Amino acid sequence: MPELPENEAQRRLLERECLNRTIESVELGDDTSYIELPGDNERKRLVGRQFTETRRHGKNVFAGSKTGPWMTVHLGMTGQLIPFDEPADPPDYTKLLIRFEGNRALAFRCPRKLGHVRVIDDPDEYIAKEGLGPDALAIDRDTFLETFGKTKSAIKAALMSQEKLAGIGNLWSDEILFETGLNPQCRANELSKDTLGELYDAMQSILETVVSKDADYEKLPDDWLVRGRDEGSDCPRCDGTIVTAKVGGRTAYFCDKHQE
DNA sequence: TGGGTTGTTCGTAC
DNA sequence: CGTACGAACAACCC
Repeated sequence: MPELPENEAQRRLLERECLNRTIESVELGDDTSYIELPGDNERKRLVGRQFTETRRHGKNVFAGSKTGPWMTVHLGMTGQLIPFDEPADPPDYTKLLIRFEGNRALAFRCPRKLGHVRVIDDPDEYIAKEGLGPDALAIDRDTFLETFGKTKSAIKAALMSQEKLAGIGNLWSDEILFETGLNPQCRANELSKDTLGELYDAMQSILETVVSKDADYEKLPDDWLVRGRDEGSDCPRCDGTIVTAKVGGRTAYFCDKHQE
């Protein structure tokens, strides 16, 4: 589920389904060893309150109110927020269950336990403390050019670095570089200002498009990498082949021809 | 069976 | 300091 567009879709879901309802209980699910979830006292802080607004910064979703407290959710690799109406059972792998007035409930599902939920006082303070860079859809062009013009790491690793830019991960960094025709291994500071500008434009347009489709990949054009991101398959843009390489600790998928 | 995964963190090294 | 790498975390999928 987990990069900027997927998290934005989750934020919208919370906005639609879970706002302005008094929280009656916040309970832990089954098998909560290892995963970080709010403790007894933190969960109690939410009871009796309402979420009246939501926010998102990079891959972090927030729900809270002017006076706080706030809940912040990180989905990890396989986390999901699932609103539902009781008495239906919560989904498998529910790690946290919030019950609202009426019969509305919200499950935080996290099979691989790589996500977390925290209760915090203030999102801005939290974002600063976590050292997150500007959100990838909010960063302005000049800041982007400045940051990337002086980083020596591989461009893909730089795009995925949450301290530089919050919200891009393995999947969408591949798509952005595919669109721009850049090799994921090239050094960020060796790119011209014009090329970095093209990269910025591709990033904005790709993220906006995926957000506009609520991160439903079926609705994306057939010539996007994400639609056929398999090693050895034909490039949908040229007569190249999709190949892989390890970059920034992750597997990069790219075209061996139009991305050099 | 072994290897891979839309994520992060930590130790280590240069 | 900035950067790079492997391992770890956990469970599922092929």
